[in-house]
Amino acid sequence: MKYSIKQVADMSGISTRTLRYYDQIDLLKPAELSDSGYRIYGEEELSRLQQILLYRSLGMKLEQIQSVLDDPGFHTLTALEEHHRKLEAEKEKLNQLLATVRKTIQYTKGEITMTAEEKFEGFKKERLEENERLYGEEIREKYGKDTVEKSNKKFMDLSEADFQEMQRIEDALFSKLEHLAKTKDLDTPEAKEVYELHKKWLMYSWPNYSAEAHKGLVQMYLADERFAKYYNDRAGREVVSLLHDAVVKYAEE
Amino acid sequence: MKYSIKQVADMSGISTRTLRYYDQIDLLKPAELSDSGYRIYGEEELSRLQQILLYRSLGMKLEQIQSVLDDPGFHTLTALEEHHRKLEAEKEKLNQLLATVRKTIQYTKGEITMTAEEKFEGFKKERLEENERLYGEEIREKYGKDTVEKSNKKFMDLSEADFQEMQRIEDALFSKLEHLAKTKDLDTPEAKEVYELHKKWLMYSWPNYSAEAHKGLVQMYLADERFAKYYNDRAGREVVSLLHDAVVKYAEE
DNA sequence: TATAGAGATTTACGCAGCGTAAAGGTCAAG
DNA sequence: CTTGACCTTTACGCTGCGTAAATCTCTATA
Repeated sequence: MKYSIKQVADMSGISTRTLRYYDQIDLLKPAELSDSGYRIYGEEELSRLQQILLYRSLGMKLEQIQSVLDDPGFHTLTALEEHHRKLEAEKEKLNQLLATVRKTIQYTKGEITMTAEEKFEGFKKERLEENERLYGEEIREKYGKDTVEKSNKKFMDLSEADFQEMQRIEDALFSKLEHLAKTKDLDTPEAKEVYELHKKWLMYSWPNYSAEAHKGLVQMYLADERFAKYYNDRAGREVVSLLHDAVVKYAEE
Repeated sequence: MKYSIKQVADMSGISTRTLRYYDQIDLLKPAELSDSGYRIYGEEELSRLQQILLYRSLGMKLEQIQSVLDDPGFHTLTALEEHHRKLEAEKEKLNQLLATVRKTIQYTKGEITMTAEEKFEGFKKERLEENERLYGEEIREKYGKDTVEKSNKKFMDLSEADFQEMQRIEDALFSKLEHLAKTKDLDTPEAKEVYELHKKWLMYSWPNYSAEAHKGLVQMYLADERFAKYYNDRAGREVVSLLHDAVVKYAEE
């Protein structure tokens, strides 16, 4: 049976452009050309296309597919196994990339908290402005190398499980804050849990936790609208003052 | 301090071409142009480039990096977290792809054994030629639908752990065959292990194992040089007759 | 001052696997 | 004959550069 290029495209779900491209690169030649130059495909071409699409769906490059199809037999297995190894390597690379992204996320968040911490370790107030302008990188290198390295060390030791746990703590924290926003009652177990969750979260980033630093941090959250925006946007309502008040109340007990 | 494009390229490890491209797309503009049109970079540009390279190393697209850098603040976190989600989705897709490739590998190997099995379930000898020509797909659909479906079912139920186990069995089998090739003594525990390993391997693919079919399979290995080639190439020496003899000897005991 | 080598510029084409579209020819039904 | 669907080739675009040609600029040295 003979098929036009449109019929093949409709049957296979790929475009006529793709079929012309495959003809161009000799991956799938039509059975014949009509007198007017139209491409005519047969059953054998359909069968070959089926195999092409299978391997393509596995992520094989067209050039590789061509090699496989033009040298049938056990080379198919070899090619598939080689392809499998490539995918395993790609997976490993992706895992490493994911770990790096997670660490960068935490690093950035840790940077926010570290900015506050550095403030309490002697940064001059006038430096805060420059810190804000440059978003911290150059400043940290100049003024907080020891702290940065300690924090980096702890940060870099974070495992994937730690990361997930931090995410969960953060989710729980925002959930509690939302609930607390309804009563605004600090004399509840819930308010204390807000403090405890925030403390628990911080301890993943800070080399040394202290109640003093904790209170200073939430104070800074209040004073700097950039931080306030982040937390309030995340919660969908005003929660920073609640967080501040809960920490101030419970951090000394 | 002022730097030429070469100096920046040397310091950063990227090409001058890349720097010109970044200039072209407004990702990293030079601080100024000299009278002769040379690009001159400053410290601020170096700092920005550092950030670009960080995010690039995370796999972010340049357009996204530009958005992040041109809108600092908490959008950085949002972008990183969004990027993290993308990578997680990509990982999931890759895992599925890997599973599919593994299944295809096993399917192809199972096809080889199924060709032999189908022969024993009534295929006409003259059909073998056509099977070989088309590599089996159309033939199986016509003549072995029940068997195919049963085999497919069992095949598709293979887990990743099963796949790894099959790989290990196959490795062990070839290792034994290589040792056996030195003595060619079938009256050894090693020869029996060859039989047992091959049987164990087959049972992952065959819905119903039988000694009769096993013997027929290795007979076919001998008769068809395509199979012989696969096994002998894999082992790096002639092992098919050994495999055949070991199976024939032990499959009835 | 002239020369040579290093480095600068812009322009252009290529890569993988197509999508989109223009310009013009072909086929089949009404 | 007309019209609409389909065919062809040619061309440009996408992402992020690598490679290279043609030509200008800078600096050190003889």
